[in-house]
Amino acid sequence: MTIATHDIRLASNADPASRTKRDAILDAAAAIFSQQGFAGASIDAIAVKAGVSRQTVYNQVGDKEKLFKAMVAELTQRSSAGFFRVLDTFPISPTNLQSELVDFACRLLRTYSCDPNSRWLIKLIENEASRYPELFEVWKEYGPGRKYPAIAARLAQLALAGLIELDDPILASRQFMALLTAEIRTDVLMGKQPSDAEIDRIATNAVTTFLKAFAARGHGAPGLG
Amino acid sequence: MTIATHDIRLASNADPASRTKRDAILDAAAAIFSQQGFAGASIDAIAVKAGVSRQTVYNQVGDKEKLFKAMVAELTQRSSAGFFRVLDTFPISPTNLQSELVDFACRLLRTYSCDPNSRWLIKLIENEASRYPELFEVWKEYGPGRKYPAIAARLAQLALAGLIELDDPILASRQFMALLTAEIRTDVLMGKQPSDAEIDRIATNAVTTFLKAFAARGHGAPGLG
Amino acid sequence: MTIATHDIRLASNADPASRTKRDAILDAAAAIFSQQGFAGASIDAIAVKAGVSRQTVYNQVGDKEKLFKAMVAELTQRSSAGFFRVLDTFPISPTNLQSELVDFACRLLRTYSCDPNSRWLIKLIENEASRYPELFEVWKEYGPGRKYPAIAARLAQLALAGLIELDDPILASRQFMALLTAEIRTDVLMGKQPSDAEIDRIATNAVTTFLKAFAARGHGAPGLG
Amino acid sequence: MTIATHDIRLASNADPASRTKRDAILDAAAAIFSQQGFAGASIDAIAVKAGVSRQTVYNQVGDKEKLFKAMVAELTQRSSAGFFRVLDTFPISPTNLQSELVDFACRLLRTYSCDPNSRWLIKLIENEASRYPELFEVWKEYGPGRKYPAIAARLAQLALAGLIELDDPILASRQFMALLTAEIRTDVLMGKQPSDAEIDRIATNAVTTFLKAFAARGHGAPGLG
DNA sequence: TATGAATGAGTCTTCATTCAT
DNA sequence: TATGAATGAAGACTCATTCAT
Repeated sequence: MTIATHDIRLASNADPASRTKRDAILDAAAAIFSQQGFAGASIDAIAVKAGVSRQTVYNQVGDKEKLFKAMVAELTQRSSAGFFRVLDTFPISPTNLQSELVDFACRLLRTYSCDPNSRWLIKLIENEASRYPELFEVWKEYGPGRKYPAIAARLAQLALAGLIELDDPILASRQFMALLTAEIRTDVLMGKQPSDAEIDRIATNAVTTFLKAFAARGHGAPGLG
Repeated sequence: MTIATHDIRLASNADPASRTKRDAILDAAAAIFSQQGFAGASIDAIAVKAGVSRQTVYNQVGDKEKLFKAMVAELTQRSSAGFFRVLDTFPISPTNLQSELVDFACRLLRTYSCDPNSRWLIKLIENEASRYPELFEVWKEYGPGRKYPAIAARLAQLALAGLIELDDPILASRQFMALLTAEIRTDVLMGKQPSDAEIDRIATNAVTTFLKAFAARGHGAPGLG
Repeated sequence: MTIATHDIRLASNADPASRTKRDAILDAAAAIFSQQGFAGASIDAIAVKAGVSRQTVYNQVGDKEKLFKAMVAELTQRSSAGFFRVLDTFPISPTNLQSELVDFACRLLRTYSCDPNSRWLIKLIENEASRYPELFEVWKEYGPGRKYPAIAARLAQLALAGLIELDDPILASRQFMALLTAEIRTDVLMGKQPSDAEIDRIATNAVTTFLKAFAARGHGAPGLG
Repeated sequence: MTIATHDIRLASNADPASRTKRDAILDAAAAIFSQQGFAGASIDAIAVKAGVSRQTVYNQVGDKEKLFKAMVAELTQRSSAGFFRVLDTFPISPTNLQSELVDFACRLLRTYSCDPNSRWLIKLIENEASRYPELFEVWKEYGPGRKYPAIAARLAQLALAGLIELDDPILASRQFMALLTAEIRTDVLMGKQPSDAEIDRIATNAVTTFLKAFAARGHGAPGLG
């Protein structure tokens, strides 16, 4: 279910020492680019944060644009991997839908809102996408292009099991995610880390509203009663 | 209900010619800043787009930071004004809640997604707020702090009228907006203008789910039957 | 003994209103140039300080270099006038040489160290002379070229009267001035205003040493006993 | 008696190649700053004169203000070192006070008036100190605060030996220096190099007057007879 | 004459990128 | 590979000067 590392990663030499350096560089680039934006980020700052020399950055990844692309690819892969890892824990045959869905939502919020990689990626996409549209083909494919259908598939299974009632699973998946991130977007973008209690409250609010909206009306709202 | 112009606008001399220039500068600044980000925007580019000399920019608004703040204040004011203008059309005593709420949602989407001012402002906030939090003081005061309570108040009125059922109006208002923008966020940020049909579909989806979730269960879901 | 105003002053129109503006400009220029140096001074700052518009500066005096030259000429004239006014009070036939010479030295210190014009001029000369050597022909002629001989002539009269003993009046005049300004130079350049008591002490120290050095040895140190 | 190099010098890396570059930069800065003033000097001009790139200036010393301070510290140190080297040759137990003091004065004049470092420093202090007092902290500590007392101590030793008669050694030291530089100040500031003969004459004039003023009257003026 | 705007140049500072060691 | 230096190009900001009103 997860995407293999070499799936997205740009070409790189296979020497493990280089790998390490390259990873350090991409990590640093992710941090700096997402904090400073493409224009505001300086190669030197990235090199310093990565603990390598400026030259090594150029040797390993090339110029600023190549570095940016490599980093987006890397983050996309990591974020995707985290998402699908959580998705595997979706409660397909729950005994208590409400509580298990809340738990799942919590896990999702945590990868979404607590993993710096995901946050950075989202931010970068929203910041730089219009300037480098070609940079985000990879992201579009592995990001929303895979995530919403994957969630939709899980929701459809719940509907098949008669636990909820759905017309359009894709729409429902988008609305599920929207409700989940409704209260978190601004804070997270501002850099705040929500507490466990907050994550729980937010997940509960979202799932409650979602289940109220998509309750299986035929035989009451399952898992609510 | 709307906010008077002088409410937010920073001090400026009243000479109408200056006003015109100043407005041209702020418009240009909004466009360039939102496309290039704070660090990536150049004062010269803004001056050229505004059709004035670099000096005039400095004379009218001061340095880059002041220019940015003035522009945020201006956009905030415009966006706020548009929002409250639409809010005045909220169906407080609807004959057909579903359809009137959809119409309202369409109007809201249009100000939100079609007005460049709003789009730029949102983009800037999401892009730059964490890097330069001090640049957004005006927005913080007039933006989210006023919009959600205003929507919440309308929803509360619907609840009082028995048309929907609410525990937490503020939460409901956030979820209403989240559902509304769920399908639009990324595309709009990328610069795409949704068609009227799309807007209508999106509004319908959002309102339908919202009303299902907050239906007045005591006597059926009004407006749905 | 004093130099007529029109002696040095550069050409200017004779309209008294213009005169006033021109004077205000030159005063402001003196203050700004001496505080900021030629390169550091801005025409705008001078115009603001003079209470006129930038254009008026250009109309009245021309460009920055012309303004500088006009101001040096003006300050030279004022400083010279003050010096010669004090010089007229030199004790040529003193009843008590020591005390009358101290009084004279005090007056000299006051014009030298308390009149901003003199201080500014000195500073400007030392600052800009190497860059604009031609600007200081006027100053050389009216400054040291006239002051030292004038003092020397007074000292020679004292020597003729047998009150002091001199070989080289010019040298003595230079040493007299050097002793007088020995303790004051740095402080004054830093902008400090010495108090009356300090001026008195400094003058006393200088005159005492001077008279000890140039005492009429033939018949004791006159005026000391 | 001399001040060790590391006493004043600001922190710098110890690599001799860097040292050389750094020194070249500071030398160039001294020349340009003293000719053009702080505001008038351009970093580019300094870099060109130092034969390095602009970047190297920024890497080695930082921005304009840091460069200025580093240069003042360097000049202060050099000037101080030269002064104290000469001071070590002060005739404490002279066989012929007059001639040995003249020789000493000549040496002092030469370090004062022939060493560009000293001249530049003096000029900078008189030009910029009131405008940028914070730039001269190092100088204030190592400059006048140490030189006058050091001279005063030597004069006091002469007085103790009964060779001169002093009330206030500090005052006498200031007057000694004032007489010495009385004839030299303006010319030197204008960039003129006095000839050996002139230096000798000036030193003789100063010392003669000084000794006449401070002759040990109890037993005749020693060294004059 | 005063005001505001415009032009063009210049200065400080930073940066991406490359080269030599 | 790391380091320091160099180059060339921005970009922010200021300024002298001129023009129009």
